[in-house]
Amino acid sequence: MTPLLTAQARLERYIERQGLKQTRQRSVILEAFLAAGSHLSVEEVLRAVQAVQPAIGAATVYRTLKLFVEAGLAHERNFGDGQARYEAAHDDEHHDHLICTDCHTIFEFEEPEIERRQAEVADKHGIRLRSHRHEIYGECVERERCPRWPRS
Amino acid sequence: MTPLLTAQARLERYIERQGLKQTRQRSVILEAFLAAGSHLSVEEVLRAVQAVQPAIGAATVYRTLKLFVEAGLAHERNFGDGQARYEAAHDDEHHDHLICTDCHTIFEFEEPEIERRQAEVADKHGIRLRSHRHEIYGECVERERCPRWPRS
DNA sequence: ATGAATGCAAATAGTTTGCACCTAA
DNA sequence: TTAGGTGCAAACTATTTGCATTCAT
Repeated sequence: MTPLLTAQARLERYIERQGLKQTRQRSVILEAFLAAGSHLSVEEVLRAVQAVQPAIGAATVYRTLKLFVEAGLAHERNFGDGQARYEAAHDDEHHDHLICTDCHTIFEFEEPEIERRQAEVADKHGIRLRSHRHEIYGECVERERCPRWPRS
Repeated sequence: MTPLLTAQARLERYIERQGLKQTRQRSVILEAFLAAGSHLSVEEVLRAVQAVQPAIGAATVYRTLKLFVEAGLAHERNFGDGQARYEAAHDDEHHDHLICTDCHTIFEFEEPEIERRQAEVADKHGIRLRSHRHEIYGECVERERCPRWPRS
């Protein structure tokens, strides 16, 4: 389960291969990003980053998160609330999402049969499958267990 | 296959029930929206509308498309290009989307087994399924058939 | 008459970009 | 030394909102 290379090492490798430069900001942002949780908005990452290095600006965080995606270290998600969310990539693992529209809890799921049918569909339409997005929206059945259901 | 009520009639019924008002704009926008195609951006709808009634403003189109969604006449889609797209609702029909990332062609698909598994997943997590989004991205296998593959 | 709808312009939110300065290689 | 990176502020894009005016009921 332990990756062959740490995320920091994978970032370094990518940066080197692309002829880019290693910077303090990039490593700080990666560390904060990995530590802060999952499905984070840019704003959330920015907050975590600035807790450590207040001088790091929002533009850098935007640029760096995109770099992480290119480097295969993160995935960008869009759950329809108008802001991008980022999630650390765990190699070889794939999952889709289930979102409670009341409390915004995000569950992850994996359903090989769905993946298989999906591949068939792409095939049938003459499309080379590159990626997909599959999200299920609903509400927690037991509201008592749902931490943030609407108050009113 | 012919709906029991025309879209215009369904809109009128919704407007009446909600105590809203019938306006020339709403009926013009609905007509243009239905005639102009599918998976249209607001800008595209606006163009179609203004071809008929140049005085109708963008804000009205935004507001009216949301009204159509509330009335069950349209679906809002988000294919990750940062702008909402609208599609006429055909009652009782449901489909998901397959998008060519080169030519932006949008195919529709329906896969009951996927729907079924999806319902199971929601169940398993204690979520009452309300809606979902399932999109498959890839490129046309035969570029010659793909009307807009990148030139460079 | 009166409350809703419209059209405009201004405001917003998230994100991107231009540019002068900084820094890793 | 010198390309690439950073931080700030300004620009951008899609969308929403405030408000005076118009219109359906």
